[in-house]
Amino acid sequence: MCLEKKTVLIVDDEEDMRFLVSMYLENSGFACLQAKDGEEALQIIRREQVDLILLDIMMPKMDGFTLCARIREQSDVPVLFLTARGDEWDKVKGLKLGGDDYIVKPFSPGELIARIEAVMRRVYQEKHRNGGLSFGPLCIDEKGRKVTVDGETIVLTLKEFDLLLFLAKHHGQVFSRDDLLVRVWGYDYTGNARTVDTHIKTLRIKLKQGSHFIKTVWGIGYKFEV
Amino acid sequence: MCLEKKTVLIVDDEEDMRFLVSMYLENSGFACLQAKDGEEALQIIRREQVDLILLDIMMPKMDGFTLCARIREQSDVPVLFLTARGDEWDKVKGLKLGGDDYIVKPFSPGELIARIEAVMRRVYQEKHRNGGLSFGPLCIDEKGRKVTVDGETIVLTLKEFDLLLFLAKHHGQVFSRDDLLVRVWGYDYTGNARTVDTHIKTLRIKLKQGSHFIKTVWGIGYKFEV
DNA sequence: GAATATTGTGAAAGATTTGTGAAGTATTGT
DNA sequence: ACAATACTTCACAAATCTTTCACAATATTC
Repeated sequence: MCLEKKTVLIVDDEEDMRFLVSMYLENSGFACLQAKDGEEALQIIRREQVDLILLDIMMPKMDGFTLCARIREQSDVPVLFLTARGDEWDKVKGLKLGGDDYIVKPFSPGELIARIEAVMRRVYQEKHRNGGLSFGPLCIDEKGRKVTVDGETIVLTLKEFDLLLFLAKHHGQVFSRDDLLVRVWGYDYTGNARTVDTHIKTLRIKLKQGSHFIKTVWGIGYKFEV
Repeated sequence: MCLEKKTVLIVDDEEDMRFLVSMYLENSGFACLQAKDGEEALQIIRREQVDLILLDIMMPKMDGFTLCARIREQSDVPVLFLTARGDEWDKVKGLKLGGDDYIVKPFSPGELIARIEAVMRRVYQEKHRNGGLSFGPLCIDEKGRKVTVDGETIVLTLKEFDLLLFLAKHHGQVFSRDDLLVRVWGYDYTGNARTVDTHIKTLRIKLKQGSHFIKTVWGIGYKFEV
């Protein structure tokens, strides 16, 4: 539910920095993941649920701007930039990369936490309502395991519901079939990945007008897009 | 909702914490009682009317789990756990002690109030009618432990009634058989989950037209749906 | 535009879950 | 102690869901 620990991914090439920030955050009740470069970050985003990304702008290999753009291709997760000098922020703004906020180094622990919580609040506000998700005509009641489209109840099977719920909860993010098998079916599931296709198919049929949210990402997998 | 002040009992060994939470709540229109340990809490529950309990899990003497179990022996008052780390919730769930929700520390005042009000709404919504629940032809008189369908009295056994009452009170929500065993039979019940099926069966037979509210949710359990 | 890879789809086999009757166990009342 | 009632367990049939597979449709690459 909404009050689980939030997970923050820290992307920075300096190990000390990652470690320090990680300490701050964990003391404040966040779970932390770390990535030392863009590649690692992108992989983690695919595999794990990440609620916010702390992104250093200055990094070798792939810089923060580029990485943010790549992240945005597959996910709506909020991004908070870390920048060493204030003037770099102009670049961020100029490039309009969809970062949600920024912090200038060096920052105090309190400032960092406050910023993160502000972003979280802003982005996840809707989710905090009643545990139910709503996208246009499509409503998903998690506790009641009930789905409606234009007020009409749609009867879904166990896996159909779990799959839809997962995609909707992580809307904006692309998942491969294998990702979905792990996250929805369970890490120990060993079966044909095409099973996902079949469930997507029945979901699309059953959801009718609500099915347009489920997009095929050719060569990758599926995503729920608002 | 009714405009009486609701009373919240805060159970925490740290005085500062009790005081702080108490402030939040009183500013939001709740009346507060405080207990520093399990013994004190149990005494207060016996003496005073308490509408909700905020319970810290980590406490010396009697921990929150144990206390919740003791409370459940004598009262249905909703319990909201406070936990310092997210992973403790696994324990709560694992032990299935019948807490109604949980909050991870540190939490914002707004979050706390929202959670409390959500639980209050759910739990007390129905009670405020007149102590009885009514769904179409089906009436459930909690205090009199009497059920009627189309005015005709239906004789239910203890477990049948408790099961029906629990489902009806939490209508719209799906429960697994294990959830029901914990919440209706008690946290320390160790028996076959299929027992629930048998009681559902007899309920369906006895309730006749009133039985349509009880839905099977394939692969999960049962729910009461209006 | 042909070859290749990926996704959509219908149908059937396979697996799981639920409904149910009956038998066994526990509890209560006399 | 006995009977009556309630509760639990069990086994099997029935219902339902999940997975697989083959082939069609579509997108991408060369």
